[in-house]
Amino acid sequence: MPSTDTQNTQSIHLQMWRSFLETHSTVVKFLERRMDEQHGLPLAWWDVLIQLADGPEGRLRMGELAESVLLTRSGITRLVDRMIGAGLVDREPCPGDRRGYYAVITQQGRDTIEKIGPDHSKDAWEVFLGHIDEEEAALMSQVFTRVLEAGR
Amino acid sequence: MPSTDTQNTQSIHLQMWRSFLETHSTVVKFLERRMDEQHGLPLAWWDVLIQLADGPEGRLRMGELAESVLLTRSGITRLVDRMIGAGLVDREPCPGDRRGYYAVITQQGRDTIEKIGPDHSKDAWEVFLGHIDEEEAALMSQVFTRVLEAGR
DNA sequence: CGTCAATAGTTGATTAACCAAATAACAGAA
DNA sequence: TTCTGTTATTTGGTTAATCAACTATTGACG
Repeated sequence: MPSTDTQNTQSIHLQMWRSFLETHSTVVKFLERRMDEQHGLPLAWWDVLIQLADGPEGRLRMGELAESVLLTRSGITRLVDRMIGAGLVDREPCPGDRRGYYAVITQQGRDTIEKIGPDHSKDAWEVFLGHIDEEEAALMSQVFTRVLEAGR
Repeated sequence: MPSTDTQNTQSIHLQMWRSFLETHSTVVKFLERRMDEQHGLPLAWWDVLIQLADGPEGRLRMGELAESVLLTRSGITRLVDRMIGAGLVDREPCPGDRRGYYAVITQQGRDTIEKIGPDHSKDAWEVFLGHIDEEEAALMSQVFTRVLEAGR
């Protein structure tokens, strides 16, 4: 009778882990598909635009941007290249550090945020956030933050 | 004072969303790196082995396997090809449906699970599960399940 | 029976990520 | 100044995923 305790604990965690993975996959794929269908934009581009718009003067060092969108430095170089090609972002040399560059959101990039924002929020709410109440969200946020803190 | 209510609700959800994404990325990358360093195995292979070992007689139709590891059918074809090359899996024609194939775990595949299992569990506990108590895990599991149900 | 839409799986082409190595510039010590 | 080690970013090569198109079967229905 005490022997099942560890078992149960583990299986609750295991079930959480599986549903966590499935939810992540489902939700992200849904948002990607919607973003592509409605606006022809990769979800990763949205992420970059948001991070840049949040940064001071709409700019971020390449390395900072890489971190905030969870890519490697080499990944961000190429992603920014593509977005420059589409006119959503500029690359500007960094005064005072000639090794560095800023990625800067363009006016067209800001217009894109304005245009897409409402749809994307609606989609995120529909597929994920809208099914979670405030208390639950707060608790989950706290748990995730704890996990992330522990890993530093 | 009532005007900030919606604001706060959204920002709690937004914060949860961001930490959810970051946690997923961090945890999965950690587990991938560990699995590769300690055993030279891609994390996706582990997933396949577990799903097959869980299936009746260690086998699953290609399509079922694809679903359970969150890949497309074409993705699973190639993943299974690689694992056959490594001797962890076999492909067997499906009696009664000549279109179909089973992926079947080999003895070497089962041995691999035995060998790797404990390390992987320890890693998963260390980076994620161990920071979450039982109640929290139960709640999160319930939330994720609700989200997944809503999307069907 | 024979036709035809649906299903199972694979293949070809493309895409975008990663790692490791290369380049360039900085910063502190000798 | 001149090394030396570190940091910022890009580039080359590889990997593995996706989508769309293809082949082979199946099964339902006229």
